[in-house]
Amino acid sequence: MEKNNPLYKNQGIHLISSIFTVEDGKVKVLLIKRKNEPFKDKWALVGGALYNNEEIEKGVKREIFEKTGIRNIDIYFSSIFSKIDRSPIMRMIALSYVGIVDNSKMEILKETFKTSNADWFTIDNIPKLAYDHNEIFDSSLKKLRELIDSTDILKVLFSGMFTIPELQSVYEIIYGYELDRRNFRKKLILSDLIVDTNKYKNYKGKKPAKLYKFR
Amino acid sequence: MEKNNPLYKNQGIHLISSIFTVEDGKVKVLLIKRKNEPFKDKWALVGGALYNNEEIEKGVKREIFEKTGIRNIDIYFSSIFSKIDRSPIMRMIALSYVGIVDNSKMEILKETFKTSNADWFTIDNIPKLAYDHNEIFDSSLKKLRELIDSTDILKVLFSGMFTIPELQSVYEIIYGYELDRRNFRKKLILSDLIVDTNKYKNYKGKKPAKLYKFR
DNA sequence: ATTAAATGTGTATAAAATACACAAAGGAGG
DNA sequence: CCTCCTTTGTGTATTTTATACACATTTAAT
Repeated sequence: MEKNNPLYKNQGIHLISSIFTVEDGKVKVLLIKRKNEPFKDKWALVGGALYNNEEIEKGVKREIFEKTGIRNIDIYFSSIFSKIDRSPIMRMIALSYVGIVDNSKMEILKETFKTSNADWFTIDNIPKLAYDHNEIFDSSLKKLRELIDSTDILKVLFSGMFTIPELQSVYEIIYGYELDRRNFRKKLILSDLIVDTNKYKNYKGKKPAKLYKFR
Repeated sequence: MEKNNPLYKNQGIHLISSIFTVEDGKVKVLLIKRKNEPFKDKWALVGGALYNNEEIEKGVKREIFEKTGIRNIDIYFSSIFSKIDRSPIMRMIALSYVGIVDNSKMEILKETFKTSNADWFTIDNIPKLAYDHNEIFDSSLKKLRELIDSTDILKVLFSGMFTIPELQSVYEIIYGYELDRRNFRKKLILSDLIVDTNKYKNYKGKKPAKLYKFR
């Protein structure tokens, strides 16, 4: 029955990832400039179509690796997009994912990206994207807000040392509002998630900040 | 490119709903006995395949209506299933949904079901199901636990009058553990979500219980 | 009248979230 | 060297929320 029903033939599944990182205190997302039609030369989120012989999470990671060289990325399901004409070629639904990348790998990735057409964009400065990717990005950013409290994506985003104000700033960017400095610090330290490294980060003209790392 | 790539041709999308209701203080799910191969005569969750010309939520509701006669149902996305051989006919991924049905419609539905092969099963007594539907059901039951606090599904499940112990019992079934009677009542009344109807429900040999309704 | 089973009620404690102000460190500039 | 500016670092009081806990009341059955 399924095989012969023309009502659901030639459907495909896009796997679209919003890959986030933090650099210089800014939350950034990875975009790729398309080399082919449709939407040639437009910026787009990372993704492609699921293959028949692979499960979805494997497909998401395969696409990320093929398009960016990134391996072993943490991914989280975000949302579904199914407008009938969201792809101009054939019926494609999209499953969107959030990916989180270790900031310590940023330099390596930047070298890789020079030879491809990929770049990091701060999240308040996203260009017009291919397909419905602006809509997908918006929903993934909302998802990121939920993930920050329910998962340990912060451990990935801050894999090295960090100051508490740096961490707070990222929280504030992702939440979209400001937090009380004393309460933020208190909660974080009482949570027992971070360790004092006894090192300091020096700013120009400001009091040095203690460096912490995740336990 | 998309159209000609054999790697993702002939994929289809199952839309599978776990439809819950509460009857006689029990949480129940709706199952349908399949009339056709594959899995002929097996019980299954409600669902079918997405059509090319419809969006996903519309497809979920269409399948529910076609298979059960239920209209205007509240649905919530639950999870994705993509094992390669989950359907024996062709590559089908499944998107699973939770549906909630007003208990006041139970009698009407039961009449409808007499002519088809559908029935309500208490959630601790689910038979072996077609496809991977047991796995899908388990994950939807987990999802139900999240939905009970973050949405107003209780208003749908208890569209008429109810006693506080009745409501508590459903919480306990869905949560899987017991709650303190006084604290439950206090929180519910302070929440201002329910209204005292000044009526009572009589049990045999027990103190009558006050009937409330949602505001 | 007694018993069994379930409802209905209040207070005390613990835990978590929120509000809030001032001193200290370092660099810039006179 | 002194002052100014910016940012870090710190403690306590209050409010809100969650948790723990025991006994009287109502009805039907015997």
